[in-house]
Amino acid sequence: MKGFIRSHLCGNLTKSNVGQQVTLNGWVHSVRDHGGLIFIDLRDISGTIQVVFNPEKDPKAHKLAETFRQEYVIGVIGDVLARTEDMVNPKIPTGALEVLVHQVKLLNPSLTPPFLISEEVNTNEELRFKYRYLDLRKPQMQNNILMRHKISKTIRNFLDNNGFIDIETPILNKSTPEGARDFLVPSRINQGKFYALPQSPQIFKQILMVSGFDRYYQIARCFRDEDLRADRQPEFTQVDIEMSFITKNEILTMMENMIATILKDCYQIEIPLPINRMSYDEAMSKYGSDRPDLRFDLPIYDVTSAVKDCSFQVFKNVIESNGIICAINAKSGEKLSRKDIDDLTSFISQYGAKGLAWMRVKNKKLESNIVKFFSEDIQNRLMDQLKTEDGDLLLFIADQKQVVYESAGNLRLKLGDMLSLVDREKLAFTWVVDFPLFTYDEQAKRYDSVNHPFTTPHLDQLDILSEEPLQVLSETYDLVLNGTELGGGSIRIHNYDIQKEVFKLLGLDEAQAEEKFGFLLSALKYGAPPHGGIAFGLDRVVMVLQKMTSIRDVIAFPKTQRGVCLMSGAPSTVNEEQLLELAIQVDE
RNA sequence: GGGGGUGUAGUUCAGCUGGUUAGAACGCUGCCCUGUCAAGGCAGAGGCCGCGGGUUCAAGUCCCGUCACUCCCGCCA
Repeated sequence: MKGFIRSHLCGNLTKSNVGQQVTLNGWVHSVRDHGGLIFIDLRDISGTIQVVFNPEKDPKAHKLAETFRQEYVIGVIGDVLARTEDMVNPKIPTGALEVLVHQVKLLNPSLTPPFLISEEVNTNEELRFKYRYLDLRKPQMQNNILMRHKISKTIRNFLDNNGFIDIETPILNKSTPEGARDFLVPSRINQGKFYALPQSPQIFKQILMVSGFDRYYQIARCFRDEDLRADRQPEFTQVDIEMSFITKNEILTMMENMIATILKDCYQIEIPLPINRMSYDEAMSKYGSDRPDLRFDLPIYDVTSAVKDCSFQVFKNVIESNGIICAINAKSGEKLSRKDIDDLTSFISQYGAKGLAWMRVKNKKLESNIVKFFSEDIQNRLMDQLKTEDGDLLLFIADQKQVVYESAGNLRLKLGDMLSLVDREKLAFTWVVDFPLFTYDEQAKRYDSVNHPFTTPHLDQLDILSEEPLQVLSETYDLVLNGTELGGGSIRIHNYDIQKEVFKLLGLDEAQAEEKFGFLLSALKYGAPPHGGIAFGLDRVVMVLQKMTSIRDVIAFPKTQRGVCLMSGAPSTVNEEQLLELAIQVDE
């Protein structure tokens, strides 16, 4: 490095540097060797700049530059020149400048990389993960990681400005069998016992409210040993937030201000506030999802009453068994072929739907192999309710409510994609509120929390909590952006008796509740303040804002779908002594 | 645990109803080239067609198994 300590970053050079001598360090992004002149795009964290080697200016530097290959690390000393008008490269920010080199040093050569460090070709993820250090050199990946940093910095600043205190909570925790599968860590000092990695700091942040910290936040790593998805990794990051002496409205307002600040500071986008709120009930019945993608309309219509007198046996049977019939009007769906409809049918079958009925709208009339089972009166009512126009395609799903919502919701997304209804530039936010407190688990014959067991029921429904728990709504809220749940939270139970009652409905008797959550129950008895909070999935926030389709692209070192790190090789076997110390035996 | 997709040169891909020497582009190597910017021109090297079995006169292609990556269902309070 001697004599080549950098004075500037490549991408930061501007017109104001013209005429100056600069020292740059970086990677050789591309070489254009004209035999005489050699042009090299030199890349560092800030971007690229063209550096020029002219044999007439310095034959020694030019000679060395002839040996440079992609990804060599070099240092150059040269003069910043303004390019003449006809030589400006409008594709890069520094395209009006170049550096004429008069001294150069090879700092480190490189093997030929296994793939190009450019965005032009998508490389197979297997190779990208194996050479993640090279993958992360790609400008898009660097931008993702950089924006992730900016977003979390903005969040920290915002929360700090609003009186939130960053407090760390334990990574080594007690395992609780509820919820996701725990990652376990064996205890050497207490052989045969295990810690669990946190699924979220939920209980600790509530305890911190009892301790009087008033406003807490943590950008916390969380762990869940479940199967992976494009938006799910075994370890992920939550922006974990909790506030005391607070109402739902205050939290929502605070959080939408935080989101608006992120968009303003990191993306220079102003979003209108307040963010629209939608009940869980509306989200499910209209969009078939608790995280509706509102970038396009295409609502689901319940046509059960319109078709109740038809003679179509499939519909009649469903109505008799208390199911419902929903329809989607695929606007201008005439471009969908029979094969497309067949594909959609098998698509929704994975959500449990048994079939997909369809009708085309032509000359203000319905056409299909089943219209004969629908009287003219019913057909008119359908066309009226679904606001049909010629060229529309009506798609019907009949089944039990849950199945219909889930299939129709996913069908809606699929159609939005097939009919190109999604505006990729749009940011469609909504709060989804008033989730039910419980669902009923038919198999286990007990109630389950929809959110978690510490969520408070609507206080004006306390009188029916014990008798009609399924009717009770909770003080919950999820923030949804473009069909992705960015985060969710609730007002918590701060009253010992209500918490005990909820545990009871969940099938935990007093002894079990005491064993699992005794410390929380106990804390509630010592003056717990009313409190509530929320947690955002930072990975998902960054993914959606960066317009990525996988959180792997916003995590520096992610794992594959089988939970493997292809770079380091984790997980791996361990040696016999390690196991002996832990008193652990591995079955072959 | 289940369903779908992919696996061919360093990379991204093509390779038809099985057929003789498996192609292209980029990258790589060498030569030419003083204004390119994904530089250009010429020449060249580079393949256990993921792996293992099977069918066949003949398999990249068909069948069975297996592995890896990926999307989804289950799972994720």
